[in-house]
Amino acid sequence: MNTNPSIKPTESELEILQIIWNKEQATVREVHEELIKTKPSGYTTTLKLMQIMHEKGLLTRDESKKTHVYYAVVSRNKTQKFFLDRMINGLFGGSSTQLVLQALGNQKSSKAELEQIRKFLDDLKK
Amino acid sequence: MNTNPSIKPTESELEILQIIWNKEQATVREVHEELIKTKPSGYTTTLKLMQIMHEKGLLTRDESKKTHVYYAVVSRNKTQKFFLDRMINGLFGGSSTQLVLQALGNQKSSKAELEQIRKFLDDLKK
DNA sequence: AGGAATATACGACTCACTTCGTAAATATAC
DNA sequence: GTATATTTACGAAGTGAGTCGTATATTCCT
Repeated sequence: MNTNPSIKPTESELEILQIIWNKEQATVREVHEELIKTKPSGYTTTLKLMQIMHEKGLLTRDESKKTHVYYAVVSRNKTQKFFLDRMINGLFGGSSTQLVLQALGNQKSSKAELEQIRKFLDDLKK
Repeated sequence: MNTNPSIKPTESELEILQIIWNKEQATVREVHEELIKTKPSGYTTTLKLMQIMHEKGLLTRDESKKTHVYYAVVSRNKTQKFFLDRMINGLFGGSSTQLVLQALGNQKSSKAELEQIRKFLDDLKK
């Protein structure tokens, strides 16, 4: 097992993390049932993925029962921040503003959401 | 050569695209000189990468001279949008607002930039 | 207790990305 | 014009992600 939990998750690993983040904890079977709702794959594939994530230190697990229970080591927030920074630096020339403008322009946000952002800006002002 | 230019660029391909976007056009040598400022690599590595990008349809090139000149096929904007959408859906539960708030919170923006965002919000209101 | 179902472990295969060495073609310099 | 340098082309090796099959262990059911 790797001791450094700050490894960049891959595409597939992210999908699994999503599920575990939402459920707080999950067995391989539970994760797999969620996964196949969107994409077909074999059970042992999911198992292997999660074993590797465990080796990498992305997940911990309770092995006291036969059916292991997995937990996320990295938080959703930290992971979001990690990828956001990478994207800002890699694709937006280091300007988070540029990214924000693109994001606001691309997808429609509700009135309430826009107000939320505005309020956030007001708070930042201080 | 692939006819579909909407292929997801890899990490290395993105670095090369950055450089070409900034210069409008570039030779392998020019790209390579830029690349090695941040990461060591061999010339033929850069060459091969760009040849593959050409095959994939990410780049076009002028072969009339011995030294080929490469151009980006995909625009910076389209690529930003592509990765942004992927990130919003994959890591932020489809909420661009969540992403915006994270982005604003993470990295410091200047006063002018915050004003720019505010103005953008005002325009959206209408 | 014995058979069926379920879970883990492990190895192997494919595929794409990345890297680089070498050879051949082309331009440059003296 | 011949040697040197630069460029392209091509092939091959290394790596990691993702996929799955099979074997083994554990639990459950009647």
